[in-house]
Amino acid sequence: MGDRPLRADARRNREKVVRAAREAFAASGYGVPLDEIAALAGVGPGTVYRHFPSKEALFEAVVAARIRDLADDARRRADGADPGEAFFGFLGRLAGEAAAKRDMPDAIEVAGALRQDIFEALDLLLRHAQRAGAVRGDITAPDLIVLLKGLILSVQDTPQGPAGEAQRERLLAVLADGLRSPGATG
Amino acid sequence: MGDRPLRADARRNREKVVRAAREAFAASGYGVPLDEIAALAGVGPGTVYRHFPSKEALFEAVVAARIRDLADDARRRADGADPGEAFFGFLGRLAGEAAAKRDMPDAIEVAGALRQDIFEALDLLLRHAQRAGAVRGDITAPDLIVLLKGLILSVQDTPQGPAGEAQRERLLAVLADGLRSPGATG
DNA sequence: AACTATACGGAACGATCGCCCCGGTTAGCA
DNA sequence: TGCTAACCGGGGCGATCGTTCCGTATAGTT
Repeated sequence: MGDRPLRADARRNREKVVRAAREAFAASGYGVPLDEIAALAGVGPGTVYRHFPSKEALFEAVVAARIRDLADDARRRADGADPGEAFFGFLGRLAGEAAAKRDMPDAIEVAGALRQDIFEALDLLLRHAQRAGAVRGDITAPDLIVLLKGLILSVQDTPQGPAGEAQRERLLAVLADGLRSPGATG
Repeated sequence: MGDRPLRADARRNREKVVRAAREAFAASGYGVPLDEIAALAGVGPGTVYRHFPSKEALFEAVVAARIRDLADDARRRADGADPGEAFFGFLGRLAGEAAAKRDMPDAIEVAGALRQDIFEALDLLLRHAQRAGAVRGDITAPDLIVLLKGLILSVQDTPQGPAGEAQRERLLAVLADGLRSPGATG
């Protein structure tokens, strides 16, 4: 495609929009009005639409990097020496991230290539941990995804705002113990 | 207050509205347009507002009974002989109900006296099970509520619609095992 | 049957939000 | 410095949705 290089001000504005979107989505989830993002970026709504065809496209652009990071991390851990620790370590990271970023639940729903990517990475991580006997054998990757989504939502939708660190620790412990193979040591 | 008895047609319509709301909320969650509920009931939107001051009030009216039932069930089980079975049996019922009713997540958020009611019932159920050594001692009633909400959301927000019975069984097993005291028999 | 309080339906209002259009501005270049 | 293509801002459109208003219909009574 003929992507001519952007004019300097256009490039600057695009960057400002992405940065504002990252902040706004993380703070309030996908639901933030686009006008608010534009205002935070210090541009008009029209400018946002010059750079992204829709609000959803902007969200995907912002979230794609995070998802890719997550998947990469999962793959990296999966290659490590201790599959069990790799698995539960990843769970911990996910819980921590979810507590800080309010857009994680929506991020999981983002369709496209990312979906396949994260699925395969989780599948790998899970299988390794199961083969090593660290995780119960009866659950599947879709099960895991659903459980993680539940964990993410739990961690941030507490009646008094996001869960404190101590509570998050306990919730994570419950899920982790439930996923462990019966008889395996923690 | 001077609640004069309703006119016959008014009473009929109120009933139709409540029935339609029950169906619509269960099928699509709190998000269903009120006009849709009215259409399903075969009345105009104005009629709905004659009987309920707001959409939220209608939702509360519909959901209150279900919450009360749940709390009653929890209390009844808590008095039984086997606190462990009482606890885990309740979990199973909740999972089953959540799979069928799409408005469960919103229902949990309903404020007012019901909130206190269900909280106390769950607290009772949990404490008994903990005292009997069936459930790990480190979690609290707020933890449990958050976990249940996660379970409810997990059970119904699977990418391919509500979870199948087999998957629901597995998810429930993971949560239940995570909640069990270390070393307690299933 | 006539009368009136009560209730009904649905058009319309106001707010919200995603998205587009266009008159004005500016960057980049000669 | 002047020209033009690229870009910007923000007002505005159209859709959705909760809610209200009011002219009409009807239940209940005398």
